Amino acid sequence: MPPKTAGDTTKERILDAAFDTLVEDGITGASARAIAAHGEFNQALIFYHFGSVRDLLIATLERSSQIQVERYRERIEGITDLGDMVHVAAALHAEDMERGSITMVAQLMAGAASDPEMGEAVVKAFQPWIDLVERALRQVFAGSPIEAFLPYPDMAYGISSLFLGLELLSKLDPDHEQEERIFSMMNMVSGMLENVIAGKPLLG
Amino acid sequence: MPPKTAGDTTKERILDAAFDTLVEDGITGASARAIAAHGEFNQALIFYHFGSVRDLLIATLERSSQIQVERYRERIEGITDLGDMVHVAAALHAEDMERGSITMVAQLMAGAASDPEMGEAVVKAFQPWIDLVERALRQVFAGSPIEAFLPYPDMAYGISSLFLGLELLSKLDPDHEQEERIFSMMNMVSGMLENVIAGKPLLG
DNA sequence: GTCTATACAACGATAGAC
DNA sequence: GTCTATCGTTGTATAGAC
Repeated sequence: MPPKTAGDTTKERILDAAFDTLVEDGITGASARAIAAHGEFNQALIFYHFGSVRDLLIATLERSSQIQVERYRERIEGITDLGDMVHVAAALHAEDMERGSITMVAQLMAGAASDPEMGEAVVKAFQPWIDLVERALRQVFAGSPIEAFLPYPDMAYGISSLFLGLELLSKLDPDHEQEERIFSMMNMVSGMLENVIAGKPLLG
Repeated sequence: MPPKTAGDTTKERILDAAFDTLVEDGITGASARAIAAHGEFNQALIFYHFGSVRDLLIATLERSSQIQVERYRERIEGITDLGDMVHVAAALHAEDMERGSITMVAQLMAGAASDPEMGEAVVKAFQPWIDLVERALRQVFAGSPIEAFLPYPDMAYGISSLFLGLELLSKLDPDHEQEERIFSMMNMVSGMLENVIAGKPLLG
């Protein structure tokens, strides 16, 4: 399920096919031939429209990241309660497991190990995700007594890493059973945190 | 820097070369030819000793995981203070960024997207890492008032994911500057947590 | 802009000499 | 057990017809 906007033009068909291939078969399976077969178009079109496979993958990453970050940003808008935010984060993570936008990022990150130019592109495309998390954190802790003491950028970097690893790991878990438990745990932690911030005892 | 035990036999030389190649060039760069060039031996030896490239990579994963988990387990032995544990975790993460054992796991996880058999092997090899984290958590919270209420397996799964993502992401950060800030943040959090557990106010 | 055909490199893997 | 040589496949990429 690619980030469908209007897969009308050929360029968009190619981008969608590249996205699907990347999510389903990973970076090692994302060859020009495989992508073309996936989208049922001619292999040569990739090189005509994007110059090289790598440039196509980078374009796919940039498009998908932009669309998805904007999408997720809308979803967290106005949420100021920590528990609610965890709830939304869980929902977004579950959706993303289906859609695959983070999976794609993880795959390209792995692929960037042998390709510095790709590495640069991935770093650049991932920054908006980190910024999104930072925005969520600031919303949630606004007005809290510890608001001014929190290292938001570092927290955002850490939480982004968590989701990245979670998605990489969850893909291997055939019956995504661990994920739900992760979020029920995060729920518990957020509850405890809210207690503590409010000056109440840890449990209760 | 592979997990050197005694790289004497040919099989071990091949395993070391596969490890190095995987860490330096990632899954997309880990071809039979590249591995052979890296270890300065004949390409055909890989197939004689391991049958296929994939089976070599799986053998590399299994060996490295066993050695490194045991190594790290020794390092966390006897640590019961949360702050100390964070300190050790930071040191181990820094070491691992040099050595690459988690990087290798992340790379094979990415590669497993197009290879279910590889996926199975990776899941199996990663479990000891999760168990290691769980052990660390139980040590640290033993005797604490919240000891009985913590979902250790879920926490271990989450923290393992965090390190996985952190290593994937940090590899792209040319001047590993973010990592240190992550751990100073974790230090802060562990300090706050210790306060709270002890019934003291959050900051202080 | 899209197709067929093809060049050429790198890949996994094997045969057979040593 | 290790080497050279090689086969067949798949990869990226291009030329040229349409």
